[in-house]
This record gives sequence, structure tokens and C-alpha cells, in this order.
Amino acid sequence: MVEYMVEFDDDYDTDSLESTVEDHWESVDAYERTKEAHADDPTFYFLDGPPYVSGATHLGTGWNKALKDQMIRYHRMQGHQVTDRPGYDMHGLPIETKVEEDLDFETKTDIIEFGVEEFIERCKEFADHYLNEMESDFRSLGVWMDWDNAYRTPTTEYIEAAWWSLDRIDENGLVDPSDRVINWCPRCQTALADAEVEYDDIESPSIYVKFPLVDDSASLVIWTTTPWTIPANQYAAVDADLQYARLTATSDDGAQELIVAEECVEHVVEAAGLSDVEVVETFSGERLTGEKYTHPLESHLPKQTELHEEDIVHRVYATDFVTADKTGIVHSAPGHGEEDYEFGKEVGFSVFSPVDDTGAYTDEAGEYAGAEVTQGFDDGTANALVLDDLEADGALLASGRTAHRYGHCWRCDTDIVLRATDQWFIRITDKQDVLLEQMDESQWYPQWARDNRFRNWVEDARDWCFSRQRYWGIPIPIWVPENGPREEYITIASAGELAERADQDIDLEDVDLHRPVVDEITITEDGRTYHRIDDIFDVWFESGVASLASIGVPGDQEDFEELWPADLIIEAHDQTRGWFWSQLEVGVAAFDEVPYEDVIMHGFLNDAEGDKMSKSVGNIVEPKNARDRYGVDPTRLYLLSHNPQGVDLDFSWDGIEGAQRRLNIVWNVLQFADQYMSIDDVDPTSLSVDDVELEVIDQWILSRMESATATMTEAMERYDSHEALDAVIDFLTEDFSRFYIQTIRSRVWEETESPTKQAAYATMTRVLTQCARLLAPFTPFIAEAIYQELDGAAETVHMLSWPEHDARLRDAELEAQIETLREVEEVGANARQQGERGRRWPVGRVVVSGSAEVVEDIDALAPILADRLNARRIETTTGEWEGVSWRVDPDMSELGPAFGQQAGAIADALSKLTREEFRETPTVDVDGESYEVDESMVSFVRETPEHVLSSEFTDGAVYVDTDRDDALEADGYANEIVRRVQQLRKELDLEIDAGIRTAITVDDEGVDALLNDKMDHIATETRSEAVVDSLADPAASVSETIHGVPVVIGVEPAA
RNA sequence: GGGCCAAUAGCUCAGUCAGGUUGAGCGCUCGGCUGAUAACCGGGAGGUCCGCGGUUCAAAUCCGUGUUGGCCCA
Repeated sequence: MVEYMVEFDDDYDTDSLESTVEDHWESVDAYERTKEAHADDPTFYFLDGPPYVSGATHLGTGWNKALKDQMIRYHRMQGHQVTDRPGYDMHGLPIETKVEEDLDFETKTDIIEFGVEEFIERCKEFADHYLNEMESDFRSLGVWMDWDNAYRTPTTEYIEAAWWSLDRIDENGLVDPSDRVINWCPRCQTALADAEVEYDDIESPSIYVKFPLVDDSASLVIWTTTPWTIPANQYAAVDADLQYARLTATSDDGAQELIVAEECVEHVVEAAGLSDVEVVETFSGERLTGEKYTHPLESHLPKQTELHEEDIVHRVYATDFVTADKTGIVHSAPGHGEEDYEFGKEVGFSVFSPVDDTGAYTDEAGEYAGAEVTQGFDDGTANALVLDDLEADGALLASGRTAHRYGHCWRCDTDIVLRATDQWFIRITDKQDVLLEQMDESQWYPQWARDNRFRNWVEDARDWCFSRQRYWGIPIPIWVPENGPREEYITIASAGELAERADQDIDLEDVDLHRPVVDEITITEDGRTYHRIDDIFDVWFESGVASLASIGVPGDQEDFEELWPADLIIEAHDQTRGWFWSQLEVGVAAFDEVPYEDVIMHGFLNDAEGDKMSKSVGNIVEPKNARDRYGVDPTRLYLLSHNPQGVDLDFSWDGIEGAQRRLNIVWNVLQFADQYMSIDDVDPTSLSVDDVELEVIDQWILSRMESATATMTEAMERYDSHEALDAVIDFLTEDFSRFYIQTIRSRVWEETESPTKQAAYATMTRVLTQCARLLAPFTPFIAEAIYQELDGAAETVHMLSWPEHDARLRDAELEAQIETLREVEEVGANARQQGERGRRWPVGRVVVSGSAEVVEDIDALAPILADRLNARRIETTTGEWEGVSWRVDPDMSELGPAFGQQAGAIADALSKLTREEFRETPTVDVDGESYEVDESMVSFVRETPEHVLSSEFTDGAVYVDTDRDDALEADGYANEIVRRVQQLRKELDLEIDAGIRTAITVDDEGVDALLNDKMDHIATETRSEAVVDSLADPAASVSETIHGVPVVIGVEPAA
């Protein structure tokens, strides 16, 4: 017996198998050995996209990591030293808000009172906690990454990557301190990136407000859903080319003289309930430009009176953002609207934004100071106060409510406020041509993700506001002069540089560069003292530097030269606008280069109904649920069998169960080989297919394996990994288990040593050990088990190389022959079934008719076919079977082009003909018209003769002759008896090679006589040392009627 | 409101690029086979190829449009 290093159960028990394999990996340091094995190979920089560490992982994250693990393992096996540091995104507002919730905080003030240092410590603890949970989930899915060396955003290493990148971007002249309108969360008191704003339908005021013109008796009518922005109004916008109308009308408030877009008159009349409407004149928007108006709330807003004095304020401007919607005139508040702001800047407005960080009006808002700016209607809020005054002052033409989409903070759901604030920007729009060019340098799988989705996004890109007014993040390394201006800022590229230039002593070994520590550091140069700005980085900027941080840049410039940019990244399609983008932005802004070469963009894992998995719905499947129920390999097989390129996956437990079933077959195949080699005391490592006499079926399975290997390699190279996985699983189940193993059973069941057995063992060993390697990237546990069971020379299968294609073993002709054989077998089985002839009962002959090729193939393989169909003889003929009649089968693909609309009717007529009739007169009459049909437009199908059962296949037909004689009957009865004895052996739980004594009583003289000659055969097949008339006290027995003949069988173990 | 992706058997998916009577696996059902197998083999039932319109002799496939779901954006 061979001593195996690792012992496995006979059954496919994933729990025990996986823990056995894990123990083995640990005991031999399999992961470390694997990396060592590739230490001198060419490098391959795989970059892990860092998942965000808050809350539990769901199986979609598991899918992502399984895909990564699969590619890492594959590239290693292909001879690469693969970078495999996992990453974690640990900073940011989500964690801050969770910690705030834990501490019952309401606002930022609470944090300051609590102490920033302590708060940051809590955030770190929170992040570490979830990091550990996630890591354990990932590891439990068999993912091999460098867990002890993960890159994490709060480390000094990572912070330096961000600092260094910003410094580079600044050198490129793209850093821009600027006040701009941004999304602001009043609760979190910070700017939000566009990506951090979520939209929902809410109800808001919908109001029509009159702006009385100064040099005209009419009023402009504007429409808005944000009454609170009216106190900040500075101008009104129209479209120069749009037609506007002056109308007179009567409302509840009396006579009105109004100006709105001509197309909007009807709408306004209806909304305001106007009567006696008369359009006095129409004119282009151009004519309105320059008109001065009076702010409708001027009496409540001393600041507006002041602004009114400025010539440019409270005038009408022609802009390109006005459409003929609602009134066709837009009230513009540059402090609170992005387009309003951009245009206002061009004209030269000084921005007026009377809203503070908490979302309350400032003193500049006059009597409204302190009121809360929200989208609601509550008493005392800005909207309510403004509405009341507009109405009281007669400026409110109409007021209602409207449901529309409005943004809220992704973390705390607070309605966002658009507001102009001092922020820091990267002017990425300056680089748009480089962005597009570099985007095209990367290869995306699927390609449409790049050419449609991503391009669309990049073309619409806006400048990047990277500053955030929060705590838990990388501090922005910008120091500004104490008394301004902030445009004269300096940037710091590393901790070392900071230590050199700082006024304070900094212990580089020990310093934590987070707030508040870094806030205290000042720099004094040339007589000026600089203080750090309070802001931290947008977390997307952090993720954008991952390609640097994960290889230790800027500290490790050597790796930067050698590895960067990354060879491959793999994330889901939500990252088009996320990490794929933030990386491109940083890469281009800092280095004019895209930081990744290949991108696999996979889909989302949705629930069984196709709906998003979400915590609130409660339909989340966690990795450990799947692992506990079906095991890691089945879960991975299920996930990895799906297209990894852009397509969503609807989760199903049945799918995992199906995967488990397929692996069960793989396991059984291993057990089969293992069992017989053990009985024969054969050491699989001593066998080689080069040293045995291979039979044709052995050659075939080896050829098929090489074909599958080639298919896999080719599919993997274009990242169609699911096709690769399908190929090996298909090979193992369809070809190896269902065909090869079935075919060789009689060869290995023989008790004596034989060359044919050696050939089968050598073949099975070769197939299984190679498949262990082919399975390794996908189902690492069962792959290891197979390898250790049959070889085990290396510590782990995962350190071995991907199988190279062995052309010597390929035989395309033989594969085609067997393909034909299987087709013939299938239709033969079909014919047999029609004849109700069970497979234990042999038939006299099977005739195969078909093309010369089919006949040649079948002749070459006749013994195998005879065995599988249980037929005495296989006959072949290229001619036709006597008595077979033929009818005409029209070919629509030919008739269609030839006869157009008549094709259908012609086909109907043709199908009524026999072949003879057709050949005699190849014409049909349809609607009195006669059509001549060429024979190439039809084919002929067999009419089966009644006494022979037949079935057709592509290139021929199979006829099963069910005539029987005594010899055939004898074989049938013998097979039935053998089968029952085997069943009894099994019931007795005998060793597979144990001897027995068997008693057979047949209560039918004729059949009994027939069986006389078969007793030796029965004895051999059942390992019976003796077949006797009766046993006094059989250990097991069965009494049954076989084809109407009562039979009693008894079995006992041989002495 | 916009961009992208998807919709085919009860379920999960091929087939769509390149038009020619839709396939597989699972499930169901009937039968067969079995000393590797909780496995396997064969037959059968099961389809408005999401709807509508167009192009064409011919559309699951191409075009237009709508619906539903997903991702992203506004």
C-alpha cells in the first residue's frame, strides 16, 4: 500500500475535506511554498480593489474575491510572481456616522466636545473590527492573498501615497483652491462628492413668484422648488432665442401684468388660476436682457437692498441653461446653484450665500437669520418663512406642491444643500484629452463597459472637489500662510518632508498623521508661518492612489518602476464611476497615465427574484451561509461558472446544489480510481502513460483532456473564465465519468494483473492529476485532495504550473470517431427502448447505416459500441436498409430564398410526397401555379419498418434487430442473476474483492437448462468461489420473478 | 429625465456579433442501468424567445418603440 500524506473520506463531504485540506496547507506552509515557487518568475501586478469595511460582507463581495483568487492562482500557475496584497478602505464618512450613532451624537459640535483624538480612535476600532470579519469571510472562501500584509488606508504608508500623489498633481499645476457650489450635508457639515449624494422622490413646494421690473409695469414670473434660495437671488435668467409673452390677466389678487415664455403661458394660466388672459405682445428673450427688477423680499433683507445698488445685480441675463419649462425664466442664486454660480462668475458676481455650515441662515439673511434651510414646510423653517412673506407681500402668484427627485446624504439621509464654499479642486477637466486617450490604453472585459459606459462618464467629468470637512480620513497635506492668501499654499509629499520642514519635532517612527495631531504642526519659512488647512481627503481620492500604496510607493520607487501600472483589476460595474474612475483620475492627474492595463468588470449578485440584495430588505446571503450549507468549492464553482463580464447573477441555492452535485461526480471518479488501484496495490506515482499499452479509449480520453486543456487556456486568456471552468467540469462529468469510466469498468474488475488494467490505471492517474491542476484556480480544495491522493510529490497542487498543451496526446480524428460513436450509441439506446429491450438483455445485431465516414468510424470502434449497446454484432452499411421508405422533408432555408412568399405553401405540398414521387416529378402545384423544386432544397427522412426499431442521427441511422434466440435469452437471464447477486453482496457490506458462495434456484426447466452454460460466467462476475444448488442458511437471499420465471438466489461469504 | 446592461422552458443560463422551424443543465414524469456514484442513461411533458411596430421571402437574432429589473448619472 502506498502511504498517502493526507487521508480523505470516501464520500464527498465538503466539511471534512476542506478542513483536512486546510490543515494540510497549514502544516506544509502551502501558501508560502507557492509564492516561493514563483519568486523568480516575471512579475504580474494584480491590484485588489479595497472593499469598504463597514457591515457584513455579502456573497457578492465573495464572488468578487473568488474571481480575483481564481485569476491570481491562474497567473501564478502560468509562471508569474503575482502581487496579491489585499486592501481595505477604512476611512470615511460611513464609519464616522456609525460611530456618531453609537455615541448618540447629533452634530459635529458633539465630536469636538468629545475630543477629535478620541473620536478618531473609535473610528479606527470600528474599522479594525470589520476588517477582521471581512478577512475571515474572504479566507473562508479559500482565497489566497497576503492576509498578513494587507494595505490599509489609515497607515502612514498609505497616507504618504496620497500625499505624494497630491504633490505630483500640484506640480502638474492642477490643484486649485476655489469657492464653488458643491453638495453640502448640513448634518455632517461637509462637502459631498456627487457620488455621495443619493436621490429619492420627495415632496417640495412648487411656487411661481413675481419679480417686478423697475422700468416696466410688468413682472417676470419665476418658478422654483426651493423657496429658501430666493433670499440669495442675484439675477434672473432667460433664453435669448426663446419667445416671451407679455400678458394681462386677473387673479385672486387682482389685475396682473406678467412676462413668461410664450410656450409657458397656458401652463402659468392654469397653475395660477388666471382669468381674462390676454397676450399683449411677444418678443425674444434677447429683448429682456439687461432689465432691472426689484427683489421680491427686499424689505426683509437689508443685504438685498445693498446688492441692488450694484449695477450687475437684479438684472435679466441670457444664458444657455434655460428651457421653456414652467415659466421659462429662472431665478438665479449663484451661492446655491451650480449653473447659477458658473454664469455668475463669468459676469463678475460676488457670490452671496447666506447659509452656514449647519444649514441655517446667517445674519446676512436679515430677519430670517437662524432659520433652518430644508426642503420641508415646517413652521419656522426657511421655506415656510419665505412663503409667508411672499404671499403677504403679494409676490406669490401661485403655490403648490410637487414630487420630484432630490438629493440626500448617502450616510445620514439629510437633504443636501447646494452651497458655495471654499474648497480644493483638481482641475481634471484640463486633462480630458489625456483621460480619454489613457482610458483607451486599458483593455476592458467586456469592452462595451469601456467604450459605452466609461467613455460616457469620462466625457461628462467635472473638476474634482477633493476636500472634506471631516475627521476620519487622510489629512490633506496643504499648508497655507497664516494671513493668506491661500493661493500661496505649500504641499508636503511625505512624512519625512514634513518632519524636515515642521516647526515642531516629529518622531517619524511613532507619528500618527491623522487629525488632530497633524493640525498642530506648523511650518515657518521665509518669515511666514503656514498652518494646515482643516480638511481631509475625499475617500475616493484615497482609493485612487491604491495602485501606488499597495506596492509601497512612494517609499519603494523600485517597485514603482517595475510593477506600475497594475496588470489587472477586477471589480463590479458600480465601480465604473467609482474606483475605475478615481484611479484613472489620480493616474492621469499625477502621471498622465492610466494606472491599470486590464479591467474585468463583473456584475452584481442579486437575489433569486433579480432584486438587489440589501440589508433593509433582509435578502442578503452571506458567504458563510453558503459555505455552511454546501461547502466552499461548490459555492465557488457556482459563482465562477457565471459570466464574469458585466452580467448580473440572480442567486439560487439550487445553483449551488447543482455545483455540489457536479463536484460529487468528480469525487466519485477519484474514488473509483483510488479503490481499484488500492485493491491491486498499485502506486499511481509509478505509472506513466508512456510505459503502458494504451487502448483506443485511453488514447481518446487523453486526447479529449488535451483538447479541454487547450480550450481552457484559450478561454482564460480572454478572461472568459466561466467557459474555461465549464470545459473542465464538462470533460470530467461527460467524457471521463459518463463515458470513459463506464467503458473501462470491466477492464479493472478483472482480478488478474493485465496490461489493459495497467493502461487504465495510468490513464486515470494522468487524467486526474492533470485535472487537479486545471481545477486548482477554481475549486482549490478538491483539486488539492485529488493531487494529494494520487501524487503529492509537491507540498501543494497550487505551486505547480498550468498544464502545457501536449500535442502528442491529441488525436482529432479519434475524438471525432468517438463523437460519432456516442451519437450512434445514443440513438441505439433510443431504438432499444422503443423495442422495450432492457439493456441487460442482449440483441443479436445492430446495423448502422450512414456516410462513408460514419461507417469508417463505427467499424474502427465496433467492439466498444457492441459492449455499450449490449449487441452481439455491429454491422455497418453505406447503402440503405431494405424496406425503408422515405418521405420528403423540405428545407426552408433553401425554399425561402428561391420562392419567397410561396415557400411555406410549397413546403406543405412537398412534405406530402414520398422520395420516389418527388424524384419522378420534382414539381408541386400551389394555387394553380406549378413550381419545380431542386433536390438540393429538400432532404429525405426514413419511414421506419415495423419489425425493426430505428432511430436517426445527423449522418445516418441505427437499426436495432430485436429478434432473439436461446443464446441471447441465456445471456439476459445470466445478467439479471449477476445483478441480483451483486446487490446481495452490497447488502452484506462485503469487501469488493471478497469471495462468496452462491446458490441459484430457477423454477423453469427451459431457463434452467439455458443457464447451465452460464454458471462459470456468473461465478466470475460475482467472485463466487462456488455456485451450488442451495445453501442451508444463506447470509442474504432474494426471491424474484425474472421475465415470468421465479428465481431464488442465496449468498454467503466464502469460508 | 439621461447613459449602459439584461429579459429565451417551472428554475439557472446558452443561442443574438454573422437572420433560416430555439438548446443545455436542474426540476417534473415514465422507463432503463448500477460493486465508483445520494451517481448515471434514454423517452416524454413543458416556450407568446417581455409587449407592440418595422425591415426581410424569412426575425429570439437587425431597426424603432414601450414595459420590467439591474448599475450609473442628473
